[in-house]
Amino acid sequence: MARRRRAEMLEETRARLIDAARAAFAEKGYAGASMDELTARAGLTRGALYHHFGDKRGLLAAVVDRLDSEMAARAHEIGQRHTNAWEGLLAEGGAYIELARDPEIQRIVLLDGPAVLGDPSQWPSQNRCLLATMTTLETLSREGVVKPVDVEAAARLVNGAALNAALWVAASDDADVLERATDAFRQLASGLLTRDSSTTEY
Amino acid sequence: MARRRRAEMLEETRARLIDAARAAFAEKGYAGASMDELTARAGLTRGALYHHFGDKRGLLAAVVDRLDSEMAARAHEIGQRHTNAWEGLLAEGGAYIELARDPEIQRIVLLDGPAVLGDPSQWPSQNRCLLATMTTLETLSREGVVKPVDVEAAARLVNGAALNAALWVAASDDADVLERATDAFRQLASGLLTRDSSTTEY
DNA sequence: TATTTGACATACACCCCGTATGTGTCATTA
DNA sequence: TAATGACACATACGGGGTGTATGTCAAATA
Repeated sequence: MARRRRAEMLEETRARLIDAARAAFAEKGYAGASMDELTARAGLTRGALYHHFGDKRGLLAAVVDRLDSEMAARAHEIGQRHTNAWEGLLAEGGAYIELARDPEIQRIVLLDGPAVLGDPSQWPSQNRCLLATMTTLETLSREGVVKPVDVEAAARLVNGAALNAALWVAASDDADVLERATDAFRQLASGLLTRDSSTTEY
Repeated sequence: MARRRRAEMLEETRARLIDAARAAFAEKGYAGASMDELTARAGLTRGALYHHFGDKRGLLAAVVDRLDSEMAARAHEIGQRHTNAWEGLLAEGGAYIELARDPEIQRIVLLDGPAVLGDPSQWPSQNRCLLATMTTLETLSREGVVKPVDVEAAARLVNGAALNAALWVAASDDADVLERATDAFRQLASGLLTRDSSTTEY
């Protein structure tokens, strides 16, 4: 086995720690996760952890950042599948709702994240999901499909509604809740449409 | 000074603990608040706390329950001021946004609450805010002002949007953010209107 | 090869929660 | 009114967890 370069090992330990933390935080919650146990499962000790991430919060921030990226990528990719931009926006919202059914995302990003790291809109990850929604809205606004709205404000509310719906869906076992939530989401979102588009498309 | 009845004292210690906890949780956050310090400030010890509330979570639940009641009462009262039910709903949403600017509500109900107690819609407080919105929507639906929506789903999304907007408003210092948020909220909410009402009233 | 840097491990101190146990006071009953 | 039981709260203890200070050893550099 060839000797690996130092930088490679460094990146690998970081990744191992983040993976272990992701699993531990998802399973036990942030407060319930023990750093000793977590690092041990990664074959390391707390020393490595504090060296790389400063403290427990820093580790959570790193985990959230990765999850946030994955979410944005998936949601945006789903949105892109639609040629119709408006349907794309709706699909994007629906994607958030479905994404948040993932217990990891639920627990880490939606529950513990805000409590420990503060308001998501201030996260260094820039809340990539929000940015994605904003660009989509920007396009739709230029095309005259949606009213000339304050793009940032609208994007925040749309995402907020979607995420809240996601929590609801996740907490209830009913299968039809997902459909009820997405339907309501479509109705709400239609409030952004211009009157023209609302008659033709909705 | 007349001797007070035992039940009175019991209620008073409960209230003192809740008040102290409310202040401590708001200032230091749930995790950062020490039970020793908190109870000492109330002139008691942890013994009283565990006797009345079981554990730290129980105390938070009690605090949240009180805050939730206060919020619902205020929002509903504001909504009642409007004779027009639709304007009442909008005002109610706006009230949530303003209420959530209160640092206590922000930190305790919106951030720590969900992380520690789980999804708000499962709280024993029944999420009074949500119920208030649902009844309002129910009325509007019967009157034909809003489309025949799934009342619960719509209420959840509307509230979610409002609360998310509140976090945004609270985190940013800009004065005009509040107006931008409320405007966007009105637009979004208009998606629930029937076409008739949307032409006459909006 | 000598030296220095840095990635990690080890050890220590402090804090905090939950529980088990003790104590005094108030209601109740004879 | 004296005894008894329940209850509200205080005290004491044990376990665990975080953060920091210190040590160690390999890799990079000259």
